[in-house]
Amino acid sequence: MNMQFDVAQNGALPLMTRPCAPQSCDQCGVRDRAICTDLSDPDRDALSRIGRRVTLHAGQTVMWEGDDSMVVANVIDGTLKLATSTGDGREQIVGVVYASDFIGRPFGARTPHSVTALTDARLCLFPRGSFDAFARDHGDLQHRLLQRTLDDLDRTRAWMLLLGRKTAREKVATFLLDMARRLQADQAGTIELPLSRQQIADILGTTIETVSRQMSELKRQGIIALVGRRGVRLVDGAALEALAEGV
Amino acid sequence: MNMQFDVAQNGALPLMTRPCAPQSCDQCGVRDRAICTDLSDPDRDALSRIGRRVTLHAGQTVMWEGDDSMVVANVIDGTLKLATSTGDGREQIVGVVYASDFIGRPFGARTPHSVTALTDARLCLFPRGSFDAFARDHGDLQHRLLQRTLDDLDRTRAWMLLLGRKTAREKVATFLLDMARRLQADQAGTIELPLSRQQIADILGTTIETVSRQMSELKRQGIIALVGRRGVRLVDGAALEALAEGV
DNA sequence: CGAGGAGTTGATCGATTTCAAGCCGTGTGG
DNA sequence: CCACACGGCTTGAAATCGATCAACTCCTCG
Repeated sequence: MNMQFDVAQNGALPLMTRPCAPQSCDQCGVRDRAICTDLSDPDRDALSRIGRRVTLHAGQTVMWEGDDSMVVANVIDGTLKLATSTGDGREQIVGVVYASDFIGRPFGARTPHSVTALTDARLCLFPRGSFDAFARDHGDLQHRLLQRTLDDLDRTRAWMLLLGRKTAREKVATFLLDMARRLQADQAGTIELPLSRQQIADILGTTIETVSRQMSELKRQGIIALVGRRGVRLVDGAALEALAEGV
Repeated sequence: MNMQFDVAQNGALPLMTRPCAPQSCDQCGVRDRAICTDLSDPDRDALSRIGRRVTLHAGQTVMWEGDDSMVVANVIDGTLKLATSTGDGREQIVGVVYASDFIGRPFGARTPHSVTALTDARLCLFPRGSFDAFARDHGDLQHRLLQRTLDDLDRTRAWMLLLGRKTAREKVATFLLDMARRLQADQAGTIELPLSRQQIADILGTTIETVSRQMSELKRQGIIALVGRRGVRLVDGAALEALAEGV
């Protein structure tokens, strides 16, 4: 098991103090995909005034497991991980979020997992109380949040099958396909993983060595090709699909 | 891994054809806990008219993984499991639901997991389309559904840590504490598990033999006592808590 | 009271973890 | 511009936990 402690790479998070250039929703890159999409212009302005734009560096943690739920946010840009740990430091990544996703625990007192930037990232951050109040008054926002939460739950439950019942080979195959779906591959079919081997292991509930071995074996079989440290080309997608479900 | 195929114990489910004695919400046992709680009397009546009361026998499956999402329901009484399987029949239970819980996939085309009664059960069943429409018009209902879905997601993510990172011992200890929390123990501290060893194994992502061995070992250490097949007395709760988190 | 399914226990096997080098490529400093 | 050092990754060998295979026991229900 992973006994490596991911020491937070920041002390007091400068989120609260750093003044951010105010920016309108008009130029927002996730304007048409985030949960605020359907809001009327005045409503979106009102929500925008509640929130602040915030920049994170790779490795920074925005929320810690068990902390009071103080903020929620839209991800404007970048990739972040959601994780929980056992008392002795074994970590399980319980979600990876991308641009336009929503993070934090609305309508609840505790943040049940930590949120850490994997790449540099930008957030549109809201104090939870204000967001909750706003959402209560805006059924369409709440509806989109519900939709998203239901989708998250479906995805999370599907992942439980992987964690509980799949072999290492199946786990890695499933992971690669899942990543290919989210980060759409370039013309050559190559994806650039936003995760280290350790983080992949923490997603799959296995070890770094096992991930590495399975990747090497898939390469040996000509099913994938490895391009540098983080690049993977899915050569034989059908074979991967077959492996992902136990044959 | 569990290669045992759980053959559905029913052919065509007689849900749709069996006429149920109409029953008002007044006598409903979960009236003050289900998602419909906060509705005004006329609203609740309107919702009630959309739904039907349905009785299930232990072993009956209400929804199958991958099927079109046709119905959603409140659980009035009984215990049900939510499960997914790999192509070759390995099963992972992704949730256990009790009286007052909500089942099914609103606002989505597919049911992502099967729902099967573990005990005899009673449901308050709604056609999905009608329920969705009703929920859209009733922000308070939608809010409760959101609350519940967020809680489910938190619980599910916590379970990922168990599946991905905990040892067999820790899994069983965590499971017993979780069950004790839900089924509040009687005066002697004894709980009656609503699950067979196989089902426990399917929840914990392990095998029946491992569950049995870990239970026996906990008994030998005087941490629990086994009472018949399904009874467990938590003798030393603190020790269990310690085991549940890796020491 | 007896049968059969559920659960327990034992023995063995094997996949994955753990421990231990070694490699590679990336960035830095001479 | 090249050497080198560090971190991330790969690979190998040994150890281990849990799975599998196989009896056997014990409830529970007819």
